[in-house]
Amino acid sequence: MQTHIFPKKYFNPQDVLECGQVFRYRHYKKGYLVNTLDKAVYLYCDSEYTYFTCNDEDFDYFKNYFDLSTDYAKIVDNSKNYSYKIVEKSAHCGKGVRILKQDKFEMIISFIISQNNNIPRIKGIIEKLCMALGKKRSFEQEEYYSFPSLDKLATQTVEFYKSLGTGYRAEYILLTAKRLQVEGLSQFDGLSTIELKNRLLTFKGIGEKVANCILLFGFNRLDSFPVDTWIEKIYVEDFKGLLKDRNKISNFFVQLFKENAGIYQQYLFHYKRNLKK
DNA sequence: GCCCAGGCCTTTC
DNA sequence: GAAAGGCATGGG
Repeated sequence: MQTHIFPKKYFNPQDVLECGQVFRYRHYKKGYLVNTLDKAVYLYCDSEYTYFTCNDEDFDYFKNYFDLSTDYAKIVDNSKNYSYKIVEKSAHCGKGVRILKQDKFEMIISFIISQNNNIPRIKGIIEKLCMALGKKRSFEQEEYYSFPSLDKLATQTVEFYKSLGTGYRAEYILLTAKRLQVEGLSQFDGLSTIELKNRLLTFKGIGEKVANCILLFGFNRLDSFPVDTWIEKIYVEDFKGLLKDRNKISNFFVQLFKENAGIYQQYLFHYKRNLKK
């Protein structure tokens, strides 16, 4: 086991995990146990520092996963240059957020499940999926299940996915897994953000919003700006926007925030959701 | 019972 | 191309 130490200011476990980008985490000891693919990491903090502990062979994976080479201080500081007050407020409120570099396939399936659904339910469905089809693993004394392989997902039935509570999304999951099994994941290599989005949109069950989430969280395309019901509320209430079309609202924000649009999106989303609690 | 949740697809105009 | 309706499920 190795432990990495990082200043907490721009790497806060609660901010990172509870901003809707990741679904496989739970409270554990002094912090959280986070799972991705077949791996596990223990993430916790004190008043000054954030620590993550994992198996030695996974150490480089998680250094990349937590995006530790990006300077978020600069991005938070830049938030003061926008005329909308909520930008600076939300960035400072959620400055511990980082955009995780998560697995592409896991993100595709997870965000198909996410549509018209709430975060606690999404977490529950993915947990059930992993328990049903993943491999049992352990981290320290704690048991967890890996995210199922593509082949495993592609050989299930629609009824199986319905039994997890996915509802009408069951067909989308199965069709997507089957297509990816045939076509392979390498079809996503070497594409520009626009090309990649258009490719994702050809999958049944992936629309604009889900595609943008996959681009942002699975492909680290920070010039993506997902617009869901929360962002739409922010757009109307805090930006006094008049556009109705979510695609146009997304374009408005990308033009405003440019290459770091996705990071500001997370600050805003995190801020608005935490107000409601 | 109602409304809502990190929406998308199909049909219709 | 825009607008409307349908869709599964569970929490509040």
